[in-house]
Amino acid sequence: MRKPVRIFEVAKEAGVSPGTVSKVLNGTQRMAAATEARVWKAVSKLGYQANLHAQILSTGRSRALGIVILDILNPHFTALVKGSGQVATERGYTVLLADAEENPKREQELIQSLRARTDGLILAGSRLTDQEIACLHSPEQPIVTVGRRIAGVPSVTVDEYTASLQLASYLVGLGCQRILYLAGPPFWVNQERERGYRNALEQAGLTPQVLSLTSPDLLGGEQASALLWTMQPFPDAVICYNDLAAIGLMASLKTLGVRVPQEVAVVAFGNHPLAAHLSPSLTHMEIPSRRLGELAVGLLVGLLEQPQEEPQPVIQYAVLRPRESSRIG
Amino acid sequence: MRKPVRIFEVAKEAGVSPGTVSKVLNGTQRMAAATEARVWKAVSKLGYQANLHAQILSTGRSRALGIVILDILNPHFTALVKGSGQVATERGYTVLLADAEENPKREQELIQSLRARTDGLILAGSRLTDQEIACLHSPEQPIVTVGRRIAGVPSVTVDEYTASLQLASYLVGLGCQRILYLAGPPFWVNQERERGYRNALEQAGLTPQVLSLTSPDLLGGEQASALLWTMQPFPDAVICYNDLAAIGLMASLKTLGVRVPQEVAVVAFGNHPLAAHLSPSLTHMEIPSRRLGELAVGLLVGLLEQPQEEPQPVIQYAVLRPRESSRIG
DNA sequence: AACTATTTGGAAAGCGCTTTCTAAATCGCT
DNA sequence: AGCGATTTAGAAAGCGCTTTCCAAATAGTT
Repeated sequence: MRKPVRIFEVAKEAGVSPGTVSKVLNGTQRMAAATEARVWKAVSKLGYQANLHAQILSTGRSRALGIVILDILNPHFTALVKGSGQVATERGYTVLLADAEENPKREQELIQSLRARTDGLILAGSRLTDQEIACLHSPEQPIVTVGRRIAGVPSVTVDEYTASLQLASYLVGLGCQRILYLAGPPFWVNQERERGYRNALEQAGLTPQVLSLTSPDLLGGEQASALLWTMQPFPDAVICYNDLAAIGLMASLKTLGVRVPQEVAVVAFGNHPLAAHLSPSLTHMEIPSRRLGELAVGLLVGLLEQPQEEPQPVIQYAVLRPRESSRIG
Repeated sequence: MRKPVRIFEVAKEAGVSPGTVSKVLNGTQRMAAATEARVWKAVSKLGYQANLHAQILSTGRSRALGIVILDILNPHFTALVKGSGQVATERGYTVLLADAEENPKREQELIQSLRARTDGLILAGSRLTDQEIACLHSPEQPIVTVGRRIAGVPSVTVDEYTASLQLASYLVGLGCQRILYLAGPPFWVNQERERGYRNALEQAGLTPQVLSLTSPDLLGGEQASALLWTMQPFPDAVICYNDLAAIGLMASLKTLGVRVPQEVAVVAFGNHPLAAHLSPSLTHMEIPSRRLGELAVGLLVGLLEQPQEEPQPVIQYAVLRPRESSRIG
């Protein structure tokens, strides 16, 4: 059991004071070249590694960022994490990740825990109230939300309204008459998507029809098929809140003997890596999840390093990827 | 900008010393009921939250666990994380997650970073050498590996050899004659799977044939189809290192006009959530990823709390899930 | 009532690093 | 050679909490 080396021992080895070692290591103050050399030599000889917590306690900064995601099984969030990691590394930060498991109580705990360990937090897919999130944000411990717009809180979002308008219009263009929207949880993203959907349908003179998913995942999609089944008349197109739900729905429809897209087209929002590999492959509005992660980190680091600047909300756009699940006529 | 409350101010408010507050909060030493009440009252009045880093610096323990996973886009690892989170919470630990992005250099950095922040680490799908990992393990900072058996390092693994033997035997039983194994990276898991595969084929009097995936993911699977294409004679079954590769392969075969399972059966190891939703649905040896995460945390916490005990390697078993991709004859 | 055992709570020494402040040493000029 | 300007490096005061040790107060016992 070798005890970790402390700065004191390095100082001794190099024949200088601990303060000097600290300054050399952090480049805080120039020292004579000879002194610096002795310090570096001692450091590598003893294999010195500064105690992180002492450092943080002393400086008040951890050079770590926290990300709390709604559900690690959802590819949207994992792609987002992928994007965040790279940018964070470039900017000299470590990313600490936590999975809220779609549970607000757990989310609160994780936020507390990560907050104590990091300089700032990214909330992707939060289930907290706007109030709760707004309270958390402060210049010293900034919060960046992804997929949620809250007054006073910096955010990175997709223009969901336009994306949804475009997706619904696409279906209208294909000649669909009875377009159903399978809604997700009642947060910002869903509100925007629903609004875009309704507007598109009204513009086309069609009647919006909204059903709520029991959950925004495979299971929710599977369960939705039961609801669809009872609908009279049967819809000729379904827009799903996310691609997980669409995949569940399509699987379930197949067992019910309903053919996609011949009897009903199925489209969704998302960027599931298998969307193109399914049969039928899935038409979706591609959400740039990875890019959202990159931008969120960029924004957060900006807030940490230029605290004075008022950040503008960052907005990205989704791209329509037509595939077989909407290949009609 | 409200400065966080310090223990000193709580002490003042309650009319006691900081040491007393600490003891009450941590239940380290019994105090008179009246005193405890005053302390609790002061704490909630001021909204006191102990500074984590001061605490860690002082006690030397962080009550956090680190998990480094190979690739957050791979469902095997995300399921594993899901399992770990719950158990960790039960045992009073926070999980800090990091994604190595299949990059050994990055993995090393993340390990260093997490090591400094946690009491112990779980390495799931490491790309480091046995040497490197063995060096990291110590009673004070234990390491638990998942999917890797290294002398002296506690581990949680699946009996991959038996799983592979069983999977290959299943194909033999179906009458397959030319069974190809698409190998993953040359680490423990793949070695065991390849060994099981070879043994099963030799027992059946068949000739093993192994090709290596360029990467153990969708892309690797897609690229493998090109290799298959040139094979003479064409295999009648392919065992893929993981289900991601199988999915990529099947998609690619479809575009080449090769029918699965009629012309070639495709099976894999894994527990991809969509395995049953694809068409054809994918036969695999189901790896209990989530359970591995639960067990790894259990093992690690055990090591932290009963340092004297010598841990036994934990072994789990895979389950065969026959589906359409091997529905022959 | 006297004396020992037990509670109760404070003082203070860390934990390991950073950073300010200052003194000593060196340098550049005239 | 002498003086101010600049380097160079150490001393020491934190950062905020825990924990050991010890004294005072209280309870228990004969």
